[in-house]
Order: sequence, then C-alpha cells, then structure tokens
Amino acid sequence: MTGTGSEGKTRTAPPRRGRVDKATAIVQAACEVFGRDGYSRASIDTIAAEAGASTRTIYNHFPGGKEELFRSIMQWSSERVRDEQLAQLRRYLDPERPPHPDDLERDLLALARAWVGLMTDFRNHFSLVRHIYAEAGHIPAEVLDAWQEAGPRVVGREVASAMAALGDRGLIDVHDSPAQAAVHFMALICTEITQRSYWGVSPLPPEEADRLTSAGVRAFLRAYGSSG
Amino acid sequence: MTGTGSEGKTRTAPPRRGRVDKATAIVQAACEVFGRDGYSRASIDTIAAEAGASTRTIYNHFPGGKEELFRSIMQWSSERVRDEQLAQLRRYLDPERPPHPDDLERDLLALARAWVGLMTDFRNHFSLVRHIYAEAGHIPAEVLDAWQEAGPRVVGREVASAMAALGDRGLIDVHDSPAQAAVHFMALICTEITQRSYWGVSPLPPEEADRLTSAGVRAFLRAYGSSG
DNA sequence: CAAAATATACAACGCTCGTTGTAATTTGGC
DNA sequence: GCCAAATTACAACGAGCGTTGTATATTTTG
Repeated sequence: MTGTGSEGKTRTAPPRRGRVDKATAIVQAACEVFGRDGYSRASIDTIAAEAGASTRTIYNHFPGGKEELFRSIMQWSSERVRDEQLAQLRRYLDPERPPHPDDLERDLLALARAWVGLMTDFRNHFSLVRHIYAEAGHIPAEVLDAWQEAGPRVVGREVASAMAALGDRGLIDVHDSPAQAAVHFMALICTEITQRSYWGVSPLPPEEADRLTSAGVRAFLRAYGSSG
Repeated sequence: MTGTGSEGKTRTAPPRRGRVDKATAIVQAACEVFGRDGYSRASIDTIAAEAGASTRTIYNHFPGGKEELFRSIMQWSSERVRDEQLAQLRRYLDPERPPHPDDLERDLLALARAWVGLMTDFRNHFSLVRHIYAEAGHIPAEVLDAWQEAGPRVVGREVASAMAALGDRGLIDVHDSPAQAAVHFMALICTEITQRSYWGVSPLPPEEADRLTSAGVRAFLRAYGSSG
C-alpha cells in the first residue's frame, strides 16, 4: 500500500517520479485533512489541493476512491505512531534492562513524558483517532479490527508485557493482571491532559502538562508499587 | 429552549398540540440521529423522518437551522445526563452522610457501577460526546465552553468536592488535589470499558464490565486510600 | 530524441443536502 | 363549528461533492 520500499527496479519504474512521490504526498495530505475534518467533512478536492495534486491522480492511485483512501491512511498513520510509541517504550522500559528500584519512578515518568510529547508531535493522528472513535458505527468491523491490530492493540500488549517484566522482578505488583495495569497506567497519564487541553484544540502550557503527567505516574506507583 | 415548563397558559396556547409536543419529538430525534451519525453525516430529512415531522416544522422551531438544532441538543442532552450523574453521585456518596470506613469500597463500587450503567442507558449521549470531541475544532469556542459548563465541568467539580469531603473525614488521602483524585477515579473506572467495548459499538457482557469496574475501584483505593 | 508512464486540466453527470416560499391541511381552544 | 395557530406537502433553488471520461501536458526511461 504505502510500499516505498524495495519493489523490483529491474523492469518496472520505481514509484518516485516527481520531486516527492505523489502517492506519499497524497497520503500525508489525506492524514492532515481527514484528521482535521473527519471522513464526511473532508473532501477529495481539499486533499488534492493540500497534496499539490489533481483529484484525478488520487483516483488513479486509489481506485476505491474516498473509502479506500481513508482505510489506507488509518493503517498508515496508526503504524507510524505505533512504531514511535514502541520505540519510546523500549527506550525507557526495556524488558531486557530492568531499572534500578530507585530509578523506576524516573523511568516511568520519562516514558510518560515521551508519550505525552507524541500526542502533540502527532496531533493529526490523534485527531484522526478521535474521528475513528466517533464514526466507529459507520466503519466496517473488519476495517476497525485491522486498525486496532495495526496499532493500539499492539501497543497495549507491549506495555502489558513490560508491566509483567517489572512485576516478575518485583519492581511493581501487577495484582494478577499486567494488561490491566497497563491500561490503568495509560489512563492515569493521558486522561486529564486530553481533557484539559480540549483534546488538543488548545494545548496546555508545558509545565502544566508536566505536572499532570507526573501526578498520574505517582498515582500509578501508589496503586501498583510493590513497596510504597 | 426546551421550556416545557411553566409558560403563561392564560393567553397563549400551551405548546402541547399533538400527541407529544413536536418540539420535544424533534429534539429527541435529533439527539438520536446526531448521536449516531454526527453533525456532517446527519441530515435534516433523517431527523424529520425519525421525529415524525416535516422538515419545515424543524425550521419553524429552529430558525437557525441545523446549527442551532445541534447547539440545542448539545445543551439538552448534556444537562439531562448531568442531572442523572449527579443524582447517582449524591445517592452513593452524599457529602452530608459520609460512609463508614468499612463501607467506602462498597459505596465507591456502587457509584462506579451506576455510572457505567448510565453509559449504556444513555448510549446516544455518549456517542454524541465522542462526535463533539472529534469535531471540537469546528465548533465555536463559546459553544464548546457553554457545553462543558452545562455538563462535564459541573460533574467534575461535584466529584471533586465529594473527594474533598472524603479526604476531610480521613477516609481517603487526596494528596493535595481533590480535583485530580476525581479525574483519576473517573479515568480508572471508565477507560478500559469504553476501550474494550469498542466505545459502545459492541457492548461487553455485564459480568466482564463489572470485573473491570471493580478493578478500577480497587486500583483507585490503593492509590488514594488513607490506610490501605 | 522517442516512447511510455504518469500527471493534469476540464467538463460533465448524478446525487445529496440545507434552506426557503407557498398554499393547503390539520389541530386544539373556545 | 369557527378561528387561529401549527403542521404539512410540495416544489424549487443553489451549492457542494464523489466520480468518471477524455484529451493534453509533463516527466521518466531507454
């Protein structure tokens, strides 16, 4: 779909033609517009203008039209952010290198801060996610499921196994459910910020966001810390 | 706006003409359709059909057209659910009648269950809320603010003062911020259920929902309990 | 440069939708 | 049953949008 990778360059032309591949320009513009306006409000003309392409080119690349384009960027955007989230997770909470007990709070806080940072770095993506939430009843179940499996569910599983690793080493007490601990961690970190920032429409000042993040981490450690 | 209350019945005709007041039928239908389809996808014709009214009648009652209708039901639906949430809050966590320490978990769990029940009883409302989240960038700031003040913010403040009352009586430790404790309580209760139920599209079996709810309450008490 | 693949401009079709005007019809109060 | 208010049916306008076909232009490849 987004395969800018290693197709045969022996016979067929490589997909890079113009200054930047038109296909990726279209995908990026579609992410922007769909994220800002949602599926119904977004128009092909707007996406074409934002991409610096003509509407006809969009239909050449996505014969399925608006629906196929939306499905494609659901996957694309989700995978991109998932990779970024997993990278931060491994950076600050690598199961191979468990932290010192004294450094646990520091590492969890660093992870939380990094994730909150992603929410502003990829504002379009999370705006798109909100639209997916809202329009879930109008998206085919298979597409919704593929999207979850391409992003959120994977991240949830990885966080859960990181929690399990911390539990195995006695750094936290997962209370019989690493998956639940993972959900509670993410909920305590993100809920208040998304709420107070009007879901990204009017971002919080960084120090305020930091305060809320660290409060969430401390609450999590009170609920799931092994010693205190 | 929805004033079915006490207007003068001395001169002007009371607004109830047909079997049910057409205005309220329109408002209810609009809640249903806007909640299901969102602002852009919803059409006046659909709302009229659902209300058993003609489109012209809608424009007679709401001269501002689609936008005014949407603004009206934002307020109406929010106030309705807010009242219900506050009623449950006062029922299970009345600041005047603080619970016995032994009954705190029982009462918090009862409150949490009641709130989760509201999420299914008023599915349309919460679906509408998700659409508001997603379309926040296309809703005037004043309207968004009035909506928050008519519902979510009030509930948040009431929960916060309930938490403060519990803290004053030594039943919990609010850790310097009753408001934050309130947000964390609601986050721990609702996040996993909304997530796992595909945001209400495919509801969880009741016993599973109950399990997640009580796990959230226990986590909250570990984080904010005064003794343990 | 020539050929082939790709992108564009342009027009057009069909459909949906928000909105309004008007005349006819129904409804409820007296 | 009469009157006034409310509701309806109906037609129509205008705009926006998804989509397609076609002919032309542009870029890449050989």
